[in-house]
Order: sequence, then C-alpha cells, then structure tokens
Amino acid sequence: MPELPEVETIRRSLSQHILHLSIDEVVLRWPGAVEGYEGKSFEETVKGLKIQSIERRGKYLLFTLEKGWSFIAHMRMTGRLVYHANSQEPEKHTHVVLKLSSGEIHFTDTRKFGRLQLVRTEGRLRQPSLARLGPEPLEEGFSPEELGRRLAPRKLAIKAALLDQALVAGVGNIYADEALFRAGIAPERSANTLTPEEVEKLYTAICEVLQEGIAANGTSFRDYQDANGEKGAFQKELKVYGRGGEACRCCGETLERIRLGGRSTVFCPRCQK
DNA sequence: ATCAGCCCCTGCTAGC
DNA sequence: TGCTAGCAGGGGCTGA
Repeated sequence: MPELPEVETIRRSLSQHILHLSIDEVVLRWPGAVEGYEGKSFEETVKGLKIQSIERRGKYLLFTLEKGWSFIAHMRMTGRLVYHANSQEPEKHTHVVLKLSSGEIHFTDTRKFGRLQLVRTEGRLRQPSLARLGPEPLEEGFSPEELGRRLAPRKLAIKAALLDQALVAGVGNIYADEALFRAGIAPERSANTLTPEEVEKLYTAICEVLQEGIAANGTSFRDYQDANGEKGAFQKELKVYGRGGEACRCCGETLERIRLGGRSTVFCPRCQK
C-alpha cells in the first residue's frame, strides 16, 4: 500500500532515470488505467513530450510534461511504476507502458485501483482530489497547533481521522496505526477528545514514522516496490501493523485487531489509552 | 458539514 | 484435492 514514504521513494527512484527524457510511445494495455483527457487520446497527447519534473503531493505523483500537460499517478493499493533501462515484456497486470527516449516505465497494478490522469499543468492543483488534500505532514504549515485545529471539530475515531486525506495528506493504514502506537493513543478515541499534550505526541509520532519510513525506502508488506524494483525495509520496524494477535513488542500484551473507518486496525490495549 | 458504508478489483488463504 | 467465502484496502460516491 504505497503511502507517503513509498510514493516519495518511487519519486526519488524514478527521478534518477527519467527526467528530461521524452515519451516516444505509449502502449495502453488496459484503457481503464488512464483518465481525464479530452479530445485526443492519452497516447496521442503525451507522445513526444519531455518529462520535466516529478513531484509528490500526499500519495499522488505529479509528472510535469512539456506543452502545458501533466499527468497525475496514484498507486492506490497495488500499483507500481517501474523503470527498465531496456525494453521488457509487460507483466500480466501491466496496464500502461511509456516508452522513453531511453528505457521505459511500466505501470503495473494487480487490483486495477491505480490511475494515471492527464491534466493541464496550470489546472493541476485545482484538480478535485488534489485540491481537497490537507497539509504535507513533513513541510511547513503542519504543526501540533494546526493538527489540533483540524481535529477539534471531528468526532470520528482518531484512526479514521488520520486516514482522511483532507486532514493531513499521505498517511494511510500502516503509518496511522504505527503513529497511534508511538503516541500511546487508542485508535477508537474520538478525534476531538485528544488533549493538547496528546496532539503534540501524535504530531511528533506522525512525522517520525513518515521520516523513518522514507529513510527505509518504504514498507514492503505485500506488493510494494520502487522504480528500480527494490523493496523497502520499514516492515522490519512495524510495531503493530499486521501483528494482530501477536505480543506487543513493548509490554507483551496481545495486540488487538478491530475495524475502524472500514480498515483493519491493530493496537495495544495496554500501551494505547 | 460530517461520517458510515458501499464499491471497485484480484490474489491469497482458511475452511470444508 | 478442489472448491468457495472472506479478506485486504484508497478514495470516490451515496445517503442519512
């Protein structure tokens, strides 16, 4: 599940290879993987355009092309963007191949939830899903005070609140569970019941798990890999995610697994209050 | 405005 | 062994 650290790792690894290369040919093996263009097809529109930059916003990757075009990629659950220096046979679930002036990018997604969306560069940030994103947690503009202001009117479970991309961008199921464990906060707590001290702890925990996640090149729990096909290492650091029924690494208590916000949630009933 | 619940999709696993 | 039901989940959408 690519979350902020995984998407950032993909961005960095892709940037090593494809900046300033041109897209010579697009092979659309499953048309449902691309959306958002008008008139000419995705293939015709991006053909011949150079890739000028790759940025990240939340869990989205933003590719700026020439002539005022950009495309936005979202991996959702199982999406991968892998660079191959030499031409490769597409895998079973490779939906889009971008053949570049040197090498090619394969967009592969088993569950077909991921998307590439073509937009005009200047309208990109007004694109609805990007426009509603909350602050970048590792940049200026996110602080304990800001987090507290955003949690204050919310009555839903703090775990569900952290998954809301409008609250803070880029946190998903793995890092939400890990951050709540580090902060010692029970996931079912109503968001608006956190004390200022707890909000501060949560803020610190979110920043730490994301930074450590990036430093480890992400978490490869199931499918995730970066643009070089490399796995991450943060799964070794996970304290609660995916460990329901096992012993807490901190106190030995059996970790509980519940559903919150439609997502499986693991926490320690002794360490998290 | 907020929020719970459903849907999309495939592969894996538990259970019979 | 071979089948099916259940589960995994990000975000868009619907309806309360």
